[in-house]
Amino acid sequence: MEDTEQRILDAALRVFASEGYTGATTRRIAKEANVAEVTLFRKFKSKENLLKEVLINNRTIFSSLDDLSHLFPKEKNVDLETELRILGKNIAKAMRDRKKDSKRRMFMLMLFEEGRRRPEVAEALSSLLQMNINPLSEYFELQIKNGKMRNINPRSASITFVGYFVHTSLLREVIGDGFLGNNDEEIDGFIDIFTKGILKVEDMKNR
Amino acid sequence: MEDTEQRILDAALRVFASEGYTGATTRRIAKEANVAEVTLFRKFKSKENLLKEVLINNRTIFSSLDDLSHLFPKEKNVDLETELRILGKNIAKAMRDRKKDSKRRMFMLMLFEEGRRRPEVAEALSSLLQMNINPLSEYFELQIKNGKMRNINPRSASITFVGYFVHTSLLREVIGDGFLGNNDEEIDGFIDIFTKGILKVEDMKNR
DNA sequence: CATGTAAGTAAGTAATTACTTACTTACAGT
DNA sequence: ACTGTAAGTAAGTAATTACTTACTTACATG
Repeated sequence: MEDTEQRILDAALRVFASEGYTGATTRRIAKEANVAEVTLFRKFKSKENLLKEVLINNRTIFSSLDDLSHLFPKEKNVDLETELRILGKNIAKAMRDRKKDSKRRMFMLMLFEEGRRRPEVAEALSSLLQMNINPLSEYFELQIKNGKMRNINPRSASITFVGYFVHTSLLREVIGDGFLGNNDEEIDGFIDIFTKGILKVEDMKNR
Repeated sequence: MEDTEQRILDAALRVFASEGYTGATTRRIAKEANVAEVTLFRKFKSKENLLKEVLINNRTIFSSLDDLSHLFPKEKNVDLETELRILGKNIAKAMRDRKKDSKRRMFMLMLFEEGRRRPEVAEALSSLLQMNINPLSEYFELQIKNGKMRNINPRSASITFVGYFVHTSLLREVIGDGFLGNNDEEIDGFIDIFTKGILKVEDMKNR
C-alpha cells in the first residue's frame, strides 16, 4: 500500500461527506482507509486538523477539476444559447456521473453546515465557490464585449447560473429526482429562462 | 411556565439548527428549554422522535408563514417585472429580518444533511419546498394565461426563482455578505436576468 | 383532605468518542 | 548486521452521550 496519508485524506473526505463532521468518527475513517486509528492521529494529530488537511488537499483538486473550461462545447460556431445549453448539460452530467464528485458535493454540503461554526471552513467554502464563478464571469464578460450578451453584471449572471446547478444538484442528491423531474428537461427550462427571460417579447420593446 | 412541550420543541428547533442533529445534545436542548432533561424524555421518548415532532410542529407553521401570497405587492397595476422585483425584495427582506426564520432556514440546512440518512426527513424537506413552489407556479400559470409571460413550464420558472433565493440566503448566512455583495443590487441583477434573459434583443428575433 | 398529574432531583448505566501510551513488527538504506 | 522509519497491536483514559430508575415536590381538582 502506498501513500498512507493520501488514503486517510480520501477516506476522511468520504466519511465526512456521508456522516458530517460531528457524525464522522476517527475509527470509521481509519477503517475506511485501511489503517490503524493510531496512524491517523500520528499523521494528523487531531480530527479537527484532519478536516483542515482534507480542505487543503482538495482545494487544489477542485481547482483543476472544477475548471469549467473543458466543459464548454468544442465547436465554436454555435450561438450563445446553444453553447450555454451544452455547458449546462455537461455540468449536470459531470455532477451526476463522476462518483468522486458526488462525494465532493456532499462534502460541500457538510462545509455549509460546519462553516457556520468554523470561520476557516467558511472561508474555504467561499474560495471554492469563487473558483466556479470566476471563469464563468470572464466568459460572460467576453460575450458582452462580443455583443452577444446584454450589458449585465457578469458576476450576477455567474451566480445565477452556477447557483442553479449547485442548488438543483444538491436537491437531487438529498430528496431524489422525483421532486425536480427529468433532468434534461429541467435544465432546458432553466437555460431557456436564463437566456431569453420569462417576458413576452412584445412587452420588451422598452429594452 | 406554560406548555412545556412547546418550549422543548422551540428549543429543539434552535439547537438542531445551530448544532446539527448529531451535534445537538438532549442536555443542551433541555437546558435551552428550561426543563429537566428527564422531562424531555418523558414527553418525547427519544431524540429521534423529538426531531420528528419538531418537524410536524413546524410543518404547519411553515405553511402559513411561508405562504408567498402576502409578499406580493399590494397594488395590482404594476407590470410583471416590477411585481417580481418587489416580490423578490420582500422575500429577501423577510428572510433577513425575521429571526425565527433565520433559525428555520438553518434548520432546513440541517434537514438537507440529515435527509440523506433519514428518508422521513427527506420527505419532510420535499414537502416544505413544495409549499414554496406551488403558489408561485400557480401565479406564473395565471400570468401566462394573461399573456404577460411566455409559455414556459411554470414549475421550471418557480424552481429557478425560489432556488435563487434559497441558495443565496443560505450562502449569506454561511459565508457572509462579502461574497455576494450588496443584497438589493444582486437581487435586481437576478430579476433582470430572470425576466429579460441575458441575450441581446436583436438576437432574439427568432423567438 | 385526598389524590392524580406534571414537573424536578439525583444518581447511574452502557456505549461511544477523541486521543494516548507502550510496545512490536516490517522493511529500506547504509 | 545495524539502524531509522513507518506502520500495527493492544490496552486504556477521561469525557460525553442517550436514556433509565427511583424518589420527591408542587399544585390543581374533586
